[in-house]
Amino acid sequence: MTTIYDVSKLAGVSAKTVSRVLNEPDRVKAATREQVQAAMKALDYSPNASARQLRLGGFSSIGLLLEDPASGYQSRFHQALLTACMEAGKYMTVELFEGVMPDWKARVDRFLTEGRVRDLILLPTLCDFAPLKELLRERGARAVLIAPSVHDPHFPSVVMDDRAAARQIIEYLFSLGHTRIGHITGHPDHSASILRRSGVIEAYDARGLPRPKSELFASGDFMFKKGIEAAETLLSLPEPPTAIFAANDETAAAVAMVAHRRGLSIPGDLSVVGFDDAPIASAVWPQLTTIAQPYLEMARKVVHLVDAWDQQSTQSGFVSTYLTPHELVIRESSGPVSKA
Amino acid sequence: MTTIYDVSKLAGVSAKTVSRVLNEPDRVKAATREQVQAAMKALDYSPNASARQLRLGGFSSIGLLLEDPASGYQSRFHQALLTACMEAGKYMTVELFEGVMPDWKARVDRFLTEGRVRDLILLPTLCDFAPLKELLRERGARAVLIAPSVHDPHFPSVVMDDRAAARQIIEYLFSLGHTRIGHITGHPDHSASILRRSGVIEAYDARGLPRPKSELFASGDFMFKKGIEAAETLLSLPEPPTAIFAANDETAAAVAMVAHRRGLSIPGDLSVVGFDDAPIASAVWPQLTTIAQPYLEMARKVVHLVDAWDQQSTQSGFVSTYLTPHELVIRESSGPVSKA
DNA sequence: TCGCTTTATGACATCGATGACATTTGTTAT
DNA sequence: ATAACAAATGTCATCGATGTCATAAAGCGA
Repeated sequence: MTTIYDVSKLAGVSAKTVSRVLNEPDRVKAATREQVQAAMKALDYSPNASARQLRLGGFSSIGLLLEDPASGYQSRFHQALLTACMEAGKYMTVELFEGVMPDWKARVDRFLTEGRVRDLILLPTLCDFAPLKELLRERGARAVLIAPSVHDPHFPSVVMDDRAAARQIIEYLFSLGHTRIGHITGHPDHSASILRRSGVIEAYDARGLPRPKSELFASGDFMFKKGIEAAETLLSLPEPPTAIFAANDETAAAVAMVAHRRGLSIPGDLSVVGFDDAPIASAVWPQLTTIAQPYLEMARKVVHLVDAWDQQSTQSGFVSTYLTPHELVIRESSGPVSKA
Repeated sequence: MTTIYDVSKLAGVSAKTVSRVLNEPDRVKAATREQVQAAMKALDYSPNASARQLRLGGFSSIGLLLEDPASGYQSRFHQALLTACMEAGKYMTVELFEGVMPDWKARVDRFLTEGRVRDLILLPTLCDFAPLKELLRERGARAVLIAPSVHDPHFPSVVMDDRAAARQIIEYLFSLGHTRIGHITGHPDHSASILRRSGVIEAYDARGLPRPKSELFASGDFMFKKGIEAAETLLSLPEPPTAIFAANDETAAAVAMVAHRRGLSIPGDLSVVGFDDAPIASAVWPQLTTIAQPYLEMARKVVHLVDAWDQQSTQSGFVSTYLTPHELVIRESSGPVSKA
């Protein structure tokens, strides 16, 4: 790596002069400047960002650990966070954190050091991975959690009310006359799966209806493929449901695909609703009724929390959870139960 | 900002000891370690990444400028690059570059300095934005281009053969008996749009068929919404096509949706093929026949080029273009022309 | 040409953390 | 109890760039 000294030597000037050429070119005589520039070109010099920053005062990008960037949920947040960072004039460095790697500790360490990251953002399910959070505390790193399943007193978090949203969806289906409603759960490791499921039951309880039989709950994992199996299971029941609430949009899209294959019309024969308002929700046919999470709002809040942490660093021991609102988006995939 | 010295003072030890607690905790007596950790907690200390890196030797993350992270194409590359970076032990910092901002120069400058980035990756259409490339050269920044429309002698690039792939798709449709094939073009600013379109024509020429009438070319922009309009246009023709080749998968998904709405079966009444093998291609019904780009291969090559640049920095003036292979993926959305 | 102001350049300290080496403290074996 | 060695901690220099202040060179009026 060539340094400012190499350049200064070749150009026959002092390092400071090279620095001036870089930062305040007008303060250097034209002839000298050209010599220095020539030297820089010849050595393919580019300044060391760390040194510069050390001198000028620290900046640091926000780190994002992603488990599965292909998942609609994570990529949606990823985008929202990028936007929020841009608005706030911050930068984000992304690292893949693939679950059960034996060397995950070393990788996180390396990320904090070499990735020049101090503040981390954790999405589900990482935000519930206790050993990771412990490591971060040891390292003096900070983190903001998005949708953790339980509040952690050490880290601020931003959440939405999954249970209430799921309940709202079911109540909406009730209002369309559905009473036999299937639910495809999410990945068992996500607290959201449990919350959404319990929201379903809560809706039944609140209406004074008997809880749905267990056959109406099929297990999924938030992914398209598993969604297909789950949909097949539900639709093969002797008495299939008239509506299916999938734990996320990708799963709902799978349900729609299976329904089409079986010649069922949506929403005529089957109503399908998803959760997340992922891009896929408006790209499939018919477009999915779903719960829209305020991704951008949440992302902004997260970035803001990181900032706040920087400022009032003295006032420690004060972390909180922010609840953000959701919205039921009614599209084409849901309708009144057929009279047949 | 609290430094290691503040901590050392409060804990009553030397800075070096604090450093040890951080980096080799085992070499510090338990009692001391706890005192230091308490001090760190009390001061909400976190180490300065710049200083650490300066001392340890320079690392720098690779910068990625994204115009539209919501686009399937960009997000697909984004993911592939993340994976490739992980494999190579590098980090990636992402910045949104929203087209025509008046202050884009300042933002790029800031990205290079504060974002601690030296090497940049440019995707279409940024990789063809001449003023940006010029700025990068001035700043001594390096860049690798993905799928630029023309080779730039200053930057290495990685490309695929869009024209040949498009031709291959059309020849495949020919082989199924289609002769009346509609094409929805991509965004006019992307060279890929032009190449894919000319691949279509090339296929006709190669077969000695008359070139398709202009009514069979509808203009799109790679996005779902515009794809709907274009599909409506094509399918409303007095003599509609029996197959539609959309310039990307999102557009193809839109075609599928419109076809469903009109009661056309796929591939019975209409074959639909896309391009990119985006996630949506296998999430819609029926799953789309498409061209798979070797995203990961390309990403690996890009990261490797960045590395190579670091090593043989002396040997400048040597940049090249790498052509990567593509593959036709046949799924459910294409079939023989109906005998009607 | 001399003294004085500007302009151009250089020497040195500094940012915060860590490596190399020095020193102190603790432990074990005799 | 003491040499001998290991463990724990400290001192100082260093990474690369830039701010501060000092110095050298250039410009300029009389």
